[in-house]
Amino acid sequence: MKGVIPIIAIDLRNPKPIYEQIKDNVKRLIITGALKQDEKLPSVRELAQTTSINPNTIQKAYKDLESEGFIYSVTGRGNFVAPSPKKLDSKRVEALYNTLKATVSELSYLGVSESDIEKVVHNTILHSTPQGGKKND
Amino acid sequence: MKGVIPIIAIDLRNPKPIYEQIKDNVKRLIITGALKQDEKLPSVRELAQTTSINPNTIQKAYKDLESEGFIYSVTGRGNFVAPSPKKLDSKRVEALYNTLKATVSELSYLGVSESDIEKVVHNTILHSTPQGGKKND
Amino acid sequence: MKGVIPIIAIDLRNPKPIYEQIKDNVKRLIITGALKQDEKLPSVRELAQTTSINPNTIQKAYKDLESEGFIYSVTGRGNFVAPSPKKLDSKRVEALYNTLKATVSELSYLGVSESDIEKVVHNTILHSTPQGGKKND
Amino acid sequence: MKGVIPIIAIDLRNPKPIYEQIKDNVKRLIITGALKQDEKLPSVRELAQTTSINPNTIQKAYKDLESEGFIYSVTGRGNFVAPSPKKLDSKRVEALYNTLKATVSELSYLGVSESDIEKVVHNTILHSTPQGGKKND
DNA sequence: GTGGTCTAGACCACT
DNA sequence: GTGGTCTAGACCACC
Repeated sequence: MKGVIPIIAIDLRNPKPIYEQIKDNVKRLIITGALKQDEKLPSVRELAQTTSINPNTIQKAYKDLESEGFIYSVTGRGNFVAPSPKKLDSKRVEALYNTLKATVSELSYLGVSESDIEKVVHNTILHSTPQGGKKND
Repeated sequence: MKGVIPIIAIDLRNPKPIYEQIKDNVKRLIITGALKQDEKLPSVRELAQTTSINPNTIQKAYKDLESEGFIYSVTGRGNFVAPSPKKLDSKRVEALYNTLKATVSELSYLGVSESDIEKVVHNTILHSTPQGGKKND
Repeated sequence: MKGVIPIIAIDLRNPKPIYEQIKDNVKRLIITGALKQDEKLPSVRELAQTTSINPNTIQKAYKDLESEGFIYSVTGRGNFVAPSPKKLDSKRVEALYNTLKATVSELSYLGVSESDIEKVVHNTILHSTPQGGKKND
Repeated sequence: MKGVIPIIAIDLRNPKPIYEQIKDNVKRLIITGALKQDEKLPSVRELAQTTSINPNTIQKAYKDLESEGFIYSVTGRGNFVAPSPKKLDSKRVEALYNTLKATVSELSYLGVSESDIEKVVHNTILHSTPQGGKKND
């Protein structure tokens, strides 16, 4: 099995910008542990070819991911998975909490039971890699 | 005390389009029960004045809310809060589940504990009005 | 005097990327108070014309400034000066401290006296707008 | 104890080019006096091995340092620490002053107090070796 | 009109 | 070969 990126599914009909779809995909792979720390991502050009997306669009997604701390880039070598964060980024966490509240509220309003929601939350956390998996960076 | 909408906070700095911010606000008020079923919403013109937002933008928000089933409009009379949904809109629920998973994953990745996340979820549901007291049928 | 941006000097021979030169210029204008909070910056297209720089390059500079918290953008309206930060961004401060140390070390090595260096530091701070100038955001 | 360079820390994640990181490190060692005048630097080959960096990259760093006057090279013998500069390189000093101003301005803008900044400046100078004990002439 | 996204294609710096 | 920068030109969403 080569260093293939498992699942980067882009839907051009999706109104969400392509570079955000790429970001979401890569984030998911990192968070679920499908991509390990310091593992190499496909190069900008390579991913551009396999997805038929313009390299600049890939580049933008990668740069965003870098500034958000998910990956780091080494000129001349490629992009790599960054170590998971050590300190809480309170601004980011707060923003995510707001999204969480809005989502849960609406689910509840639509008639989904609390236990169903909590089940999904619990299972999701199980499949994440919360801070673990490494000792030194 | 007039039929004023309690809290419609628009932040122009927020990159989210204004009409979506309005939608989010109205949804929140309906979901939390601050706006009761069949209660009248402020008219487009009125809200436009109090918020200094372009009426077209308000109009678009209301139209969206109507097509999503949160409100209904009576020509010549105004817009009113719709009854809460009786059967699950599975597509919408699935979309919300996806958002939920992505949000929870990222929170977990950023180092937020499961118990903290579950606490927020629990409290959020408490302050919602799931189904407005009706049973599923 | 119109809403002209005072001094945006771009030197194409400078090896520093154009978008960084733009960023530096805008930062300087904001930090020195030449641009006040919520003041409108020239539009991407406008600045592109007056500087003969490609709009995408301006766009990139503005986006960077936004993600660094110096400006905020309102779709359909333009870019505006953000309020000065309330909380210390410890990562950014640490990075700046490192630059500061390296610069001061080298100046000292090159034979510049401590008092000369401290004079420059002092005068620079005088001409900045440390947190002041506004009460509410 | 061999003539090992004490601390050459290269961070591949750092977007700064490796050869510049090497330059910064060597400069720091010279400025702080960890490397004395006429002391021999590790050979290109040796440093390349211990750091797993491409020899060409080391070579470029050394060449730059030589042209900036920090080291001198003796064909067949190696590279050595140059004597500290006797007269001010006004162009270089001016460039450093500009960096200094920009850095201090931004620190101040971010809310760091003048006294904190001046403390760092003062301590940094203490740990430098201004002119290696020589007087200006 | 304003910013946001995307494509196409080019050149440079670094390794 | 890899990422970084820049240009040119296009289309869309928002207001």
